[in-house]
Amino acid sequence: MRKTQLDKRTRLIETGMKLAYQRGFREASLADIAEAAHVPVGNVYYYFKAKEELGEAVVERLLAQFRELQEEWDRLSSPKERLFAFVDNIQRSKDQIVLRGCPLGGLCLELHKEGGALAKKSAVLYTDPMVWLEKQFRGAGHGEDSRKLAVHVFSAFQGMAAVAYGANDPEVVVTEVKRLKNWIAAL
Amino acid sequence: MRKTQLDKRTRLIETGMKLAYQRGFREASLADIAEAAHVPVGNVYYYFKAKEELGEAVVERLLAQFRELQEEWDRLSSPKERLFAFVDNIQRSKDQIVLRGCPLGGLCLELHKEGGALAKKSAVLYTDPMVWLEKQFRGAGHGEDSRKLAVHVFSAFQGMAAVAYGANDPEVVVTEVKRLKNWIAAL
DNA sequence: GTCTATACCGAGATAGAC
DNA sequence: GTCTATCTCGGTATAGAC
Repeated sequence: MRKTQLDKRTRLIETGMKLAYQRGFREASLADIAEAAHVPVGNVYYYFKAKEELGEAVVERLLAQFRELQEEWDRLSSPKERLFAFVDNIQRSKDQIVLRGCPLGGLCLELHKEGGALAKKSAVLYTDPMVWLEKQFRGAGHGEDSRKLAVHVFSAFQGMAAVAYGANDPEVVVTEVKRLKNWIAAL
Repeated sequence: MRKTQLDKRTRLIETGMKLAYQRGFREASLADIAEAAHVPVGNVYYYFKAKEELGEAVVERLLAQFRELQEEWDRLSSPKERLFAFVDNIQRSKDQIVLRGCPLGGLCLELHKEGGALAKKSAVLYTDPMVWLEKQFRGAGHGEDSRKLAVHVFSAFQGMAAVAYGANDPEVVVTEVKRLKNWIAAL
C-alpha cells in the first residue's frame, strides 16, 4: 500500500517536473501530467491538495536532484576542481539548454513571476547553488570575496543559458563556458 | 476616425506591454488589459484578431522602444562610450529589474517557452540588441571577435537580471555591472 | 466603428461510488 | 486508496445590436 502510494506520488512529481520543464508549469495541465504519469486525473488530489502543492514538490525534487550533483562534486579533491565540475556540467547540458532553457532558471523565474507562495519557495533554486559555489571559493581561500565570485559564476551560467535558449544558439554556451573556465583558472 | 482608432490600439499595446511585464503575458488576461486600457473587452477584437496578435504588437513596441535608446546612444562619439551607456542603463534600471525582471528577457523567454509563432518573433528581443553591441565592438576595432564580445555582454546582462530578480537582490546588479565595466575598459 | 451579451472551452477542483 | 463523473470558474473569442 505504502509502496504503490509512493510510486504514484513520485511518478506525478517526476512527470510534473518533466512537463514543467518542457512546456512551463502553468502551461502543463494537471490532466496532461496525470495522463503522462498513468494516474487518473481526479486521483491527483489524493496526493496533492492543489496544483500549487505539486509545484512545491517539483521544486523540492529539482533541488534534491541538484544536491545529488553537488555531493558528487564534493568528492573531488580541490575546490577549484569542484568549480570546474560545475562549469563542465553546464557544457554537457548545452543541447538540453538550447532546446528548453535552464531547468533551474526556467522554473524559478516562471514561479517567481506567478507570485504567491511558490514564488518565495522557488528562490532556493537560485540561492542553494550559489551557497554551494560560495563555499568552494571560500575553500579556495577567497575569503570575503567568495560571495561575489559565486554570484558571478551563477549569473554567467544563467545568462548564457537564457541567451542560448532565447537566441537558439548552442555556440553561446561553448564560448561562454570557455571564458568562464579561463576566468576561474586565472583567479 | 483614424485618430481614435490609433489611440485605442496604442493604448491596448502599451497596457498589454505593461501588464505582460508585471504579471507575464499569459497571466495577463484580455479582460484585464482591456479594462486597464479603458477599452471594452469585446472591442479588442476589432483591433487584433487574437491575443497572439496583440502579443506580436507588444514585442514590436518593446523592440521599437529599445531602438530609441540605441539611437540615443548612437549619438555618443565613441563605440566604447556607447557600450558604457548600454551598461549604465542596466544599472539605472536595477530596481525595476529586481521587482519584475528584465523587460526584454522576461517576455522573450516566456513567449519562447509558449511555443507557436510568437516564439520565433520574440527572438529579436535578444538578437537585435546583440547585433547593436556587435557593431560597437566592430567599431572599436575588435574585428571578428566582435560577435563573441557582444554575446558576452548581453549574456552577462541577462544573467545578472535573472539572478537579481530570482534571488531578490539588487546588489547583484551593482556588483556585476562594476565587473562588466572593468572588463570593457580593459579590452 | 463601437460595445454588450454570450457562446464555448479547458482548466482546477470536488463528490461520492467502489 | 482508487477512480469516474461532474461542478465551477475564468479565459478567449464571436454574434449581432447600435
